Amino acid sequence: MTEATMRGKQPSMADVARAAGVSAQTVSRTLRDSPNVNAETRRRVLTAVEQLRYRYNGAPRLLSSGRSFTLGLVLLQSGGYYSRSAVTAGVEAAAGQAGYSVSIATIAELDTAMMEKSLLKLSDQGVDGIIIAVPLISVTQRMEDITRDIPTVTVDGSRTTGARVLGIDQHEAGRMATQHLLDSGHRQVWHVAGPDEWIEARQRRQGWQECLRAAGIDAPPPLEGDWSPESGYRQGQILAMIPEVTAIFVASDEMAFGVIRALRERGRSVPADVSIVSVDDIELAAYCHPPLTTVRQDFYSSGAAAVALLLGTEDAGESVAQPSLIVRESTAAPRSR
Amino acid sequence: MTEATMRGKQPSMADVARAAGVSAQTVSRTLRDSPNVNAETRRRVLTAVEQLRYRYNGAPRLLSSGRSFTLGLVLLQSGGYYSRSAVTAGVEAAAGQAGYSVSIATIAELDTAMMEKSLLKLSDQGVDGIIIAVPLISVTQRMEDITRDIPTVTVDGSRTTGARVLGIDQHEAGRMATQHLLDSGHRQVWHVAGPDEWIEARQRRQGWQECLRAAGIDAPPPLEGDWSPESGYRQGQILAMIPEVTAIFVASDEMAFGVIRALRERGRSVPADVSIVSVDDIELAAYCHPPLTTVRQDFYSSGAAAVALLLGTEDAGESVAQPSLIVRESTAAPRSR
DNA sequence: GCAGCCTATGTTACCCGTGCCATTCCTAAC
DNA sequence: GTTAGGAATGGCACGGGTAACATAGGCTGC
Repeated sequence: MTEATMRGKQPSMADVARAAGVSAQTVSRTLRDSPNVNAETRRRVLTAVEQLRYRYNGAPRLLSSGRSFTLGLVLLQSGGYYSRSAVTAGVEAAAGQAGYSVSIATIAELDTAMMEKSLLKLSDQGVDGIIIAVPLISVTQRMEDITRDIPTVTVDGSRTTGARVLGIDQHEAGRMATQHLLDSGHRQVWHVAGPDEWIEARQRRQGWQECLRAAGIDAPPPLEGDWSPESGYRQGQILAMIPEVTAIFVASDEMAFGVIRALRERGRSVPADVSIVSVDDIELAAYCHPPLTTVRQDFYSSGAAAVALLLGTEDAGESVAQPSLIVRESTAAPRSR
Repeated sequence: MTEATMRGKQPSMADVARAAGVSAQTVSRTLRDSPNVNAETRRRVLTAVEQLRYRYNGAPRLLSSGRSFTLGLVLLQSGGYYSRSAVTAGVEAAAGQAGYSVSIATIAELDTAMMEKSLLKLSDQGVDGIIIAVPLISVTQRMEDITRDIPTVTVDGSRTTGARVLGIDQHEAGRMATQHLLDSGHRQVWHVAGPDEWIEARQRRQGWQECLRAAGIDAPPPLEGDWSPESGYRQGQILAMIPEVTAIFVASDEMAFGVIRALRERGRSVPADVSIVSVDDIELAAYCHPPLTTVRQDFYSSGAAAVALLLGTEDAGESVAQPSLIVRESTAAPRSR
């Protein structure tokens, strides 16, 4: 770290106060739009701020009030690019609205030690709240401690004692996708699930299973991917070898890309031979070939809702956004045999 | 904000000191692994830390050092999901390595006022450095002021007086893509560019133009998208109507998805009728139909390099990663007429 | 004309980890 | 035995914004 990285000696409120001929307190009040400041005084202060290039320093406030007006966001480094971006944007927008800034902590992979380190890091930073957008595979004592001390919301649905939970109704997403395939005339629906550590993945799988059971169908064993298109491709290669597969519910759009590619390479066309429904409705879902029938999730709103829940803006209640089915061209009636 | 959002009264070093029967200073030394601490004293202190569940508080250090150990990252809210995620991950990883945390500021659209607001917000937070991952369409006085006071790196290549610049060689990316199409036997290469405000887009376009000029070909007028697949689709519709178009260089994978869709809908097949080369190599590029021939960019490394540049870890020098051409199936020789 | 209140501003203390210096005790060297 | 040096520890001030309290005018109402 070179000295160029230092902020140098920045002017303090006291400096501004001196320049404006008032007390530091008045400067503080002016900058925070406190009501009881004379218009003329305010003008003088703002002029001084301008001249000295004063910049606010949040550390003292954190020190004395314990509030940093910063929220921490825990993300996974790889996979699910679209959803991650959208959640981040939603969080940042809602936080900004409320005067909070957002500090991110990415973890390279789902690993308890890394998770703990991230939470610790955010805790050390003094964040006022934490939004966890990855599943908690296992919760350590220290994690419990942190989430008890700092308000926490998990977006994925996993929980600690302290954390509140918010999630899109993944159950319903799985049900809708499966039902659509059954409605199209398919007798059986296969499933490429997400990693079982993710509650989202588990719920989608359960939705699929229950929908099939309700229709009196024995669910085939689900295959499991890791959200990546590559994992979808691998599972797709397996499914392509099973002649009776005519309909697949894939737990994410990105995996669906891989599944479709594998099917195509084995000469099975989508949707003529096999119908596919996935989940997310990423931007590219409408532009690939064939355009994906998929269950849309509003990640942006989820992110915003998480912040609202954290800040108590929302009157709590695990507010759950409803997913909606977007029918495009990856589904069709099964070929009559 | 409810009182539940407070961190509550956390134990301080003084509390630990009292419990261990030593001074706060000794606690501080113990926790920082200072050499001159008796083994027995250390043990007592650590026991007290454990018992009181003491957690370190960074605020006072920030207060006295004037450093926040936080870097600001400016992102665009929409579009380029993959690249944005990857840059973010790279930045966060490198920053974390160096003991810094990352605070994000997203702007909804490329707009000078929003840009200024974001920088101001980061400045108010007291970040030690700023990484700007969007183009600076116009630089205001205040933006100049901020980037002079706070070390800044732009990842896209735009500059202010203060900011240092880092970028992948986009020129070369454009050249490589175009040359590949010429090498495949095409006589002319069309171009769907990114928004002209983005230096990346401009450089890719220039690389394309120069490559054509070097081959003695008059470049056709470029079409312009906004990075979204939807904009690629619109431009693709136009290109699909021009019979002599046999090769298109598209400035991003996501737009290429749209272009291909439009071509297909008009009955023009890729790559049999039209060859496509794009830029980025997003994860899905290998799994769509046809798999995209594209120029790979290492966004993660760019993000990491930006941090290195900011922190002076790197010996400056606008370090530039070289792009590489990934040949897949969206390119072929032109159909002989 | 004075209590009562409101507005505008100033003063003081506090938050807590750490740099700096002081202090104590001990050992080694002369 | 005395001094020098080192190890272990304590005391104190500092950083800068802000809550809480104090103060000084000015205005209303009876």
